This record gives sequence, C-alpha cells and structure tokens, in this order.
Amino acid sequence: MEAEIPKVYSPESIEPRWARGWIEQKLYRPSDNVARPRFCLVIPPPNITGSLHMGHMLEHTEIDIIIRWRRMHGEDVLWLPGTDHAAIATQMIVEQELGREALKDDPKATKSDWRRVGQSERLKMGREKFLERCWKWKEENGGTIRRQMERLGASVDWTRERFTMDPAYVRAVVEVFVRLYEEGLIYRGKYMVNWCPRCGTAVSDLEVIHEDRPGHLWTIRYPCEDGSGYISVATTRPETMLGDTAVAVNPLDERYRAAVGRRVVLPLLGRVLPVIADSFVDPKLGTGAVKVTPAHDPNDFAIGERHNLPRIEVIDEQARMTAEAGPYQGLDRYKAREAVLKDLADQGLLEKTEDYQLSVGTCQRCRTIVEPLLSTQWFMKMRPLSEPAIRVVEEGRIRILPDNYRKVYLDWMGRIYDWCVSRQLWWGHRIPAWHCDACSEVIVARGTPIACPKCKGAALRAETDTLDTWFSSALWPFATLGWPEATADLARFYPNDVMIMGFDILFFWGARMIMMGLKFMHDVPFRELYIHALLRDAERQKMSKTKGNVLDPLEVTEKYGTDAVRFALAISAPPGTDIAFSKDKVESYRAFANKIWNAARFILMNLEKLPEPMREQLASLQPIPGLGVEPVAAPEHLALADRWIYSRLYTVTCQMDEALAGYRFHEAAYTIYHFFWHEFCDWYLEWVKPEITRTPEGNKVPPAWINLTRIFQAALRLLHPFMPFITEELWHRAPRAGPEPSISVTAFRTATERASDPVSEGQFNQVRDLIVAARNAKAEMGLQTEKPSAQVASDDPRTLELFRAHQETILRLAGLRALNFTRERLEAEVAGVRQVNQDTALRLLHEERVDAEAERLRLEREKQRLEQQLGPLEKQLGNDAFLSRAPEDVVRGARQRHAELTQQHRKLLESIERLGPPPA
RNA sequence: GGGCGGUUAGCUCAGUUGGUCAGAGCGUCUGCCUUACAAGCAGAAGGUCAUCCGUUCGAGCCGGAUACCGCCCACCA
Repeated sequence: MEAEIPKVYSPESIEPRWARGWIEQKLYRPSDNVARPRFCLVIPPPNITGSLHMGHMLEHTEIDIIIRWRRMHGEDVLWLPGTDHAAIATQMIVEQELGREALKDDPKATKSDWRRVGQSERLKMGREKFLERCWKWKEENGGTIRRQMERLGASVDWTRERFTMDPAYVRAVVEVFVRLYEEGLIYRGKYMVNWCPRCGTAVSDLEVIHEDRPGHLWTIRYPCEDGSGYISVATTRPETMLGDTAVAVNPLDERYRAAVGRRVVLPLLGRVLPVIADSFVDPKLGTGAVKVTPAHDPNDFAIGERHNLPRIEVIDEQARMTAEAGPYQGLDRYKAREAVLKDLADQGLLEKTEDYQLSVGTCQRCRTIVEPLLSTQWFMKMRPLSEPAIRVVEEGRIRILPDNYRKVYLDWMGRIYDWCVSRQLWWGHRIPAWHCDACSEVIVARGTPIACPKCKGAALRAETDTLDTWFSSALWPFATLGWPEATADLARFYPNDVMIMGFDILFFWGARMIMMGLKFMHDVPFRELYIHALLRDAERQKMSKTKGNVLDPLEVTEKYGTDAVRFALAISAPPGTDIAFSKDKVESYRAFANKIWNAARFILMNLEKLPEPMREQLASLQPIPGLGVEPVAAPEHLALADRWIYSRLYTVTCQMDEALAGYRFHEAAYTIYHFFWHEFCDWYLEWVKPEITRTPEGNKVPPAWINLTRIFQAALRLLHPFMPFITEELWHRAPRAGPEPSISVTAFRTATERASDPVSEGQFNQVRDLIVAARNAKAEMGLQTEKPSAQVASDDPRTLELFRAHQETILRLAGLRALNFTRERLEAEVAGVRQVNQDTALRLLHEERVDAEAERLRLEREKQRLEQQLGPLEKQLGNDAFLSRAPEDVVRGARQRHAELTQQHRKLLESIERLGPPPA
C-alpha cells in the first residue's frame, strides 16, 4: 500500500511510469516452461516509414486486449513485436529527404520536386550509400514506433523484437526464394507487368489502384490495304496504336466476317496489320473491332499469344516513346497522344471523339498512372500455393472472422494470378540470383557462387532487383520465430493462435502468409484471422494526412490518457463495421477512468481510517494466487447486496469471456463499463457506504470490508485488459497479498467459485425498484430537497418483510424520513400512489403538495403506455394460432405479463378516478 | 460489370441464433456543490427501427424489391 491517493486522476503521471516498469520487469516474456499452455500472436509489423496513427492504435488496442485477457487466463503469452522495412514506401521517403536536402535553398520546391530530385540524388550517390541512408532512417524511426507502442501499454515481448531485414530474417527470405525457384514455383521471364514510370519499378496487381477518371474514347479509321475502305477501332489510349500488330474482331460478328484474314494499314506508321478473329472481342463494345497492342495491354498480350503476334514496344520505362514509335520517339506518352491525335485528324482518320468515363490504374504509392508494358521480372506461381490455402479456410482449419471476409478471401483466392515479386528498387531484400556474363545463365543460390555451373565462367553479376515487401512479410509468422532453424520458439509458438489485421491487407499479407505458412511449415500460420474495423473520422471519412482529419494518437493520449483512448476504441469496435471516431468519445471514457479513480479513492480513504492490524489482516485475506477470491462465507451468511454483487460479478465475467472469445470488444467493454459504474458504484458502494465509513469496533475485520475489497479487486481485473494503466496503479494501492508483481499476471476469472444467484438478484431488484419509485415520486412532486415519509403496501408478506429488513438502506438511498408498511391495498388514498411492481405500491405521505393536475397527467401518460403494451398482447392472446403454435413457455409468459399489466392498468384507472373529474 | 456493408432517439452508434429489444454514450430539459467523483448525483423528454411486399401465430431481427450512402474487386477497347 502506498501513500495517500492523489485527489485528481492524472493519467500522465501514471501511465509512462508503468509503461517503463513493465518493460524493465520483462513481464511480458513467456516463461520457458513448455508444459504451460501457450498463446501466440505476431504483430502485423508496422512500416518503418511512419509513426503510428490511430488505425495502429486501434489494432494494437484490440490485440493487447486479447493478449492481456489470455495472459490472465493463465496462458503463457507471446505477443511478438517488430517492424517491416516497407521497401517502396521507405525508398520513396528517403529519396524525398535527399531531395529536400538538395533543394533546401529553394523555398518554392514542392514535395514532388523533392521526390524527383531525390531520385536523381539517389542515383548519384549509388546503391551502397543510399542503403546506408535507409538504415540510418530506420534506426531513427523504428524507435518512434517502439516508443509509441510502449506508451500504449502494448504488452509485447521486446526481447523478441524483429525487423524484416534482420540478418536471420534475410536468411529465411533467401531460403524461401531458393527453394521456390528450385521447385519451379518462381520463374523469370519477360511478361506484361504494371510499370510505375515515376517509381521506376514494376508493381504487383494489388499495388495498382483503379481510379475512375474522365477521359475520351477516340474512334480511328484503319484503311484497308486493298483500298476498299477502312475498319474503325475505338481506343482510350491512341498513343499505343503505334505498337499495334493486329486488328481483332469477334469471329461471330457478321459485320466483320468478310474482313477477317484481310489486312489493314496502320495509320501514321504504315505498318500492315492482319485482321484476326478472337472471341475475346465483345461486338457490343465500341465499334466491335479492336486494335491489338500486345506490348502494352494485358488483354492484347493474351490475344497476341494466341495468334502469335509480334510485340512492338513503343513506350519505355520512363513512359517515353521508343524508336519503334518512329517520328514520335522521345515524346512523353501524353505528348505523344496529342501528337498522334493531331496527325490522325489532319489525315482525316479520326472519326469520332467522345467523352468517356474510364478507370485507370494508378500506382498505390505515388498515384502516377501505371503503364502496362513488357519487362523481364521474377514471378511466383500462385495456383499450386493457393489451392491448399483455399482448402484450409474451407475446412475451417483457419477461421476468418467476421464471417463475410471468409467469402471475400475465397473469391479472391479463386482467381489469383501469378505474382510479380521483383522490384527495381534498392531498399529491400536483394534477389539471390547471379547472371553469367559469358553464357547468360541465371544462377539462384543461397550464397554467392564462384563460377557459372554451366560454362564455368567466373564473370558473374549479382541480380540488382529486390523483392516485393510482401514477399518477406509473408514469412512473418515463422521467420520471426527462427525459421529455417528448428528453434524452440518455432516448435512452441507456431502456429500462432490468432492474427488480427485490417481488411486492407487481407490479400497483400493475410492470404500470402497462409500460402507461405502451408508451403514451408506444412501447417497454417494461425488458427483464427480476425479482421478488425477500419477507423474513420466523425464524418465517416477515411483518415488521411491529405484530408487533414487525422487524429494523432500521441496528442489524444496526452490529453485524455491512454486508458481512455483504449476504452473508447474498444467500445466503438463492433466486428464488421467501420468506426466513426472522435475526441468526444474519448472524453466520455476519460470520465469513466475518473470514475474508477474516485471509487478507488473512496475505498482507500476509508481504508486508511481502519486500524493498522485490521488493514494487514484485510491484505492477508486477499485472493489466493491462481484461484481468485475464496468465498468469504457461505452465501446465506452474506448480506443481500453482497449476494447480489457476487452474482452479478459472476455473470459479467462470463459475458466478458464470451464476448472476447468472439472478438466482440464493444460488448465486453460495455459490460464492464455498466457493471462498474451503474452497479458497483451506483448501487453497491452506495449501499455499503455506512459500513465502510463507520469506524469498526473490536478487532475483527468487518465482512463488508472483505467483500468490498474483493469485488473491487475483481472489477479491476476485468477492466485491466482495457485500461491497463489505471488498473495497475490502483491494484498496487489497494490491499492485496498475492505474490504477483502486476495485475496483468493475476487471474481474470475471480468469480468462478460463485454462481449466478437469481433469488438474491430478484430480492435486490425489488428493493432497488422501490427506491427508484420513491425517487421518481419525489422528483415529480417537487420534493427532491425534502425527506417525506412514505407508505409501502404489498399483498405479499415476504415482500414487506424484505423491505422492513432493509428499511434503513431504503430510507437513506431514497431520501425518505420514515416508512410504514401495510398489507392493505392503497386504494382508499386520494393520490400519489405509485405502483412499484405487480404486488407493491408506494405512496408519499405529502398530500398537501400534490398537484392534482400534474398527477393526472402523469397517470394518463402511464395509462397510455400500459395500453400500448396491452393492445398487442391482447391481440396475441386472442389469437388461436398463437395459442396453439407458439411454444408453451412463450404463451405462459404472455399470459403472465398480460395479467400483470391488466392489474396495473386497473389500479391506474382507480387512481385517476380518485383524482376526480378533470377541470372543465 | 461483379460482390459486400449501411439506413434504429437531435448527433455517434449498439442490438449473435425471430417472442420484456425498442437501447447506450453525447447533447437537451429539471432538481441537487448529499464530505469518492460537478469529468459528478437524482430524475425527465425524445424513435410507426429508410420505403414497400412477403414468410411466420409473431419480424429492427428471416426472404424479395425500391431508394439513397459507403466500400471492395474487375483484363468495360
């Protein structure tokens, strides 16, 4: 127990201290006891390119809740942290920095200037130097991420922190690459890829973002070779016509039947092109005839393969026209477009120009329009890998939650294409391949080869391409645990139990981890995959820097405290829907933290007043480690409020366990919120207040104190996964005897030895209803500042007995002077009678203050409400079909409810009558 | 073009197997500085659960259609 508890709840003085303490104590390292059940989750590694945003904070909060909850269930938990080198993103940022340095004297330089100049700076400084800069950048920024995670209270094992370019990790990447290559699952070749001219690299299909943009559809005439007319083709990209090697029509299209097999002349360049028939062509679109550019369109590439068409590359990697483009050589692709159109128009071959909405592929990183072109790249065959990955999800060996994402996953996996894994970037995993200068042999090997195995030549050039970031991330669940070595961690923690990630990386990462895990570990990487909601701002807009609607986690955390932010995130996160998030929400959960603080203050302040021996005794009575709270007494020896709160605690614990098992964070958070505030504080604490504030006589600890401290401890534990800091702080201040160094390693389930106690709950509710009814009556009669007496009537002697037994509590909590009890029905009275429940009525003895009209209004309202409920009930009970078909208990329930309501209704009518006729 | 999600109180949203489910927080109104908490306490008002049709004894909850809003996928010249 520590010094007096501060009056004001100030998270900033609590949180950083515990954040450090937890790390120093290495609390979140799993033990070496392999016999203990384990639970493992590897972090979705944040990119080192940036500091963490609110989306990360949501993800980490959800993960940490699960992690802390499992740990408190006695499992040996590993949450493995780490970061991703984020090849393309990091390279861009570092280039941008280089550019900014180079342009530091130019105040007008924009970000895109920085990028452009930065790119040439990179080329100037060379690969080695540039990589040094990247590493330096990583050292600086990786630390930011770690500090932020610490501040969030993420209970990760920092001793196992990993980075996707750690030497050991690089070995794993090389091993995977080599094995896949040897099996023929990785191949190299010149195929159609998405090329980003700005980034100067190929990107995968997933990295292409389709955007709808207004554009044009141009119809161009290709004259027939024999001068007999022309064929019109439509295109949105006229500059690619320079690379046309055919015109295609649908074989069933009557209009063009005669044209197939004949030849047309490509305008501007005069190349002669065959007219071919291919069923890919949709007669309904455009003119029904298409120009075929096998080198610059994926469809045309496919057509070209089927018809053996030449591939003429007219656009280069800088998006400029090549020598093949003849007079247009050297022009930028869009300048070339203008020139082509102008020349076509001049020659009268431009038939039509229409406005057209088109969807263009842009680079995920820089939003430059990507150019499909032919390029020699490394590809991974997907089919052999995707099939098992589909099967494990279909068979339920991996559960994807919420369920609808399962279908999304299966749909996507069902039509997956080969993956272009090579990138023309410097920052990243270098592809372990060498090219023989002498014979052009490609050698893929784990280490640098000395000579070409084919021609024995020694002039070998290392491959300059690097791998897509996601290639290495795909290995994360096992490479972080030491693969390819057969480490103890790998044996113990693979497969991971769950993976929690955002939908945006389900295909990039989730699917690929499943494929790689199955391929190299012969088992799933994780048993459950929970897709968390996406965080949006208060207007449901995506949070983005450009929109300026981002909330900085550090800022919000500083202002309201991490616990409040965590709780706000958790309670706003039902599975499957996006979250509209705002500071207002955080504010109301800071109020909750404050409430917890004050409840603790109340308890601890009064505890101080107990004699020292009693406090020690109280501490030593505290929970048995691993077992939780031992029963203080048999239930029949407990007071009503204690029986009630123990019963509620039990139910709440079960509900939370159930909710968290289904990732229903909002439900679990709401459950404990309501329990702590509206049951524990509003009712239990108020109820036992006199016994807690009273100085005890004798030297035995009052039972009320034992129960209170236990319940409070239990509530803190249930709260801990959500609000780790405040609960840790209070747990250390409150009496406790366990050997645990932290609440985070105590047991979550402290109420298991009790059970739900419906009888006690029922009795408690009766008393509570009476108190509420009295408060209502007082408020409505304007007696809130006074202490009227009241009369309670009930048909049931046991009810009266119950009230009589708790008379003092009722008087105190309802603010009444005296109660008298009667078995008479309160019919003879004039007014102010209020029905508490079916067999209990209450009347304030304060008639002189009764406003007859206000009373009548209230009663009329009540009557209306009753009738609204009675109507449908009567209809239901008058329905033979309902009586015969509905389950018996439902019918019985309806009858009972009907009886109750009718009785209340009748009493109400009587009361209204007693008020006399309304004034004219 | 295909698929998915949303439409419930002034605002933001809960509501897992159809029968006390019409809820919470914030906001609003009333009364309280009751010595844990005014970041609080005690009360109150407010919704034909988007619209229409269907299944059922019974539907925010299941099925279909419509209207808006949003997202994802896509080789639509």
